[in-house]
Amino acid sequence: MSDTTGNGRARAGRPTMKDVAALAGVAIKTVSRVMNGEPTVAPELAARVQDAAAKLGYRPNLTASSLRRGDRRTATIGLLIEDVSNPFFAATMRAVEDEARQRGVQILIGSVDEDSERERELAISLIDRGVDGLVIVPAARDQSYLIPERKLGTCMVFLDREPRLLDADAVVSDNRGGAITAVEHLLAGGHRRIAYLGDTLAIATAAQRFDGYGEALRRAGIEVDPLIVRHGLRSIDSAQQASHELISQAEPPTALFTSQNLVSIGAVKALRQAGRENAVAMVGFDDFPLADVLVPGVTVIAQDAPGMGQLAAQLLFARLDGDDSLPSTRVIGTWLVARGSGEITPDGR
Amino acid sequence: MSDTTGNGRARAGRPTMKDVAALAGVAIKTVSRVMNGEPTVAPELAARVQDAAAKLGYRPNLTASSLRRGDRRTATIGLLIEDVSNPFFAATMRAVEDEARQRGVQILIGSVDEDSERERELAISLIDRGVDGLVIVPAARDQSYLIPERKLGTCMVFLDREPRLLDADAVVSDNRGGAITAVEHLLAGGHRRIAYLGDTLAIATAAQRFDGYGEALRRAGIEVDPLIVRHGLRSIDSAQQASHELISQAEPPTALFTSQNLVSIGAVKALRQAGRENAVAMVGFDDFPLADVLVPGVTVIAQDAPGMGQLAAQLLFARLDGDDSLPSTRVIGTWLVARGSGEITPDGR
DNA sequence: CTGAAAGCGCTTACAG
DNA sequence: CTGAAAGCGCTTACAG
Repeated sequence: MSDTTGNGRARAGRPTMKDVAALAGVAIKTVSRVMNGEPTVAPELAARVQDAAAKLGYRPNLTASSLRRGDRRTATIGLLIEDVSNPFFAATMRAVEDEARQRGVQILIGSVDEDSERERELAISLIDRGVDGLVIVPAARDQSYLIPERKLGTCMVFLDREPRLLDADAVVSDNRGGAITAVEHLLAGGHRRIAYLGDTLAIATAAQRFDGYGEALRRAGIEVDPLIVRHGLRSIDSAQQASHELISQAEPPTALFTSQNLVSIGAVKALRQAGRENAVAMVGFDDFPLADVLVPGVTVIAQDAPGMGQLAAQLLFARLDGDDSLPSTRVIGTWLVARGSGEITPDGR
Repeated sequence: MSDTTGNGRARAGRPTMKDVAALAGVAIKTVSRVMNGEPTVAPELAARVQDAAAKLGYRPNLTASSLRRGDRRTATIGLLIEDVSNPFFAATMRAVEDEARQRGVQILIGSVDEDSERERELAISLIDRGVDGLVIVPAARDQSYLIPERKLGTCMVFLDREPRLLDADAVVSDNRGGAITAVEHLLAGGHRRIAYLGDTLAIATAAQRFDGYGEALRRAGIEVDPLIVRHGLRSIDSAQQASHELISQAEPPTALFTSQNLVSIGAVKALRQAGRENAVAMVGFDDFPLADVLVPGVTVIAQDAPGMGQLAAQLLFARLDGDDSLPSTRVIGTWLVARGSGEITPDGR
């Protein structure tokens, strides 16, 4: 089976089309036809080729065929997300995978960890490996570095956040609208002093959620008080610490709006530790596992993570199938899930 | 830039070595040398090549180089896990990714969903895409289908469960030992009637944990009572239902041992719903997020998910680097994390 | 319907 | 130190 290399040394490699062709007594082009299911092969020959392939355990080399093929497709896409162990991204990832599987497409993944440099490295690395397209949760300040790649034909769809300085499809949540809903829910419960705890404003989703927070307060005629606003919270621990400080201050808030699931969990821990979980109201952006089992249940703005992942994948495959309409951003609705924590009134009943 | 194909049609493709060579006025072999960092190129020539490459935005085609190269490496590995949205597997996945990144290796992933057929399809599909090796959480009854692939040189390491009918490296938890620890902890608290709730016994880890359960009871001189043993629990809902039934029966258990995180969560929900969370003890196998925030905190047997993923990846890369020692199974220790639920006594105090 | 030749982008194995 | 030729495994673009 292709048993010699140029220097005559024996090579114990996989069987190739050449080996199958030799065993079946046909040209390799005929083997190629059979493997690709072309119907113009005489049944008798096709059977002989199938037998030979089965006998040798032959498997087509996708790398080689993609290299020679006109479309250069590898049936592989790349998926760059913030962190695979965040439940929101795990759910979107799973949805992308399911959509890809239906098309026989495999997924290369990478965790970007909110690191611009890593986003670039991973994106380029996946493109170098020949992915047909990319689904990206962007972290870098802008995505202009992908302009040449886009021109060269790599399809890409952005997930959770829109790209900057690059015109491409995106699927995002209604972050501003969801935040307004959250804060108006607390306002309707009688709260006037509502704290904001969120991730760094450099992340577009955090900025939009903070914007919604401010907008809801403005509509209610309340000014944003910087004393009860905390940005830059990136972990459960930092959120717990910040929540602890907020509820310990002179004029503490009667309610918290947390803009992300890790921040919500940190806030829950801080309230619990202070014994204030039934006294201070709280609404979190993004649902998380067990939010319904905690006491009180955590009221959240839920996002359609699987739906977003599925749509992003569908848009990508549409582009790969030749869709050349103008790029657009799809905004996916969010909804309030009331479970108790968001329905605590200002007097702590 | 390679602007004509055989038939003379213009092709708007990526620049190739040929284009760089033409622009720099050298042979493509010289471009190849520069791109691969071979030191034997005259500095002046190397600089000219670098300039030309930068000007054209040239990126080496990894697919093509891997095809021609002797080792055939693609700097890609495959990772097949049960489900990316399970926190245990998400954590192992992240550890494998981190280990791979250090080596410039990318990861192709697939969720097997405990489906034999899917395991086979995915494994073969990834091998066809030329992965250098595989990390697999096996679901199929046996892995003999991989014997030919192993002979042809694909390296593989099994994670969480040992392979069957295939001799290969594996990294697993001390499932039996952990289960014994869990049940002995409950026995030490005075429990004599301890229920078992677990996944299907077809999954090796579930079988081993059930075995440990039986062993701990045997040592204490207690017989396993089939009335308080439930297998085949695969979801939060089914575990909740089973837990509900167990604690509602004539002679209910005073403690539960749940063999997996989804089962533990279902049990927590059932106990909560019945208002029995402070009356019935519970120890779960495998830690999960927020287990410490629930009331009572959920006592668990913790596994070193990141450590297991890291070790599996390290073993795989060692094999890829030529390690040809005999395959072995590494058993990783587990430990008890007492948080309250496991310390409830039989009289419900 | 079948096959011999050329080539995808790169590296190997030479020769100079 | 540099390059022309051959070839990785496959498909394209022909001719029969």
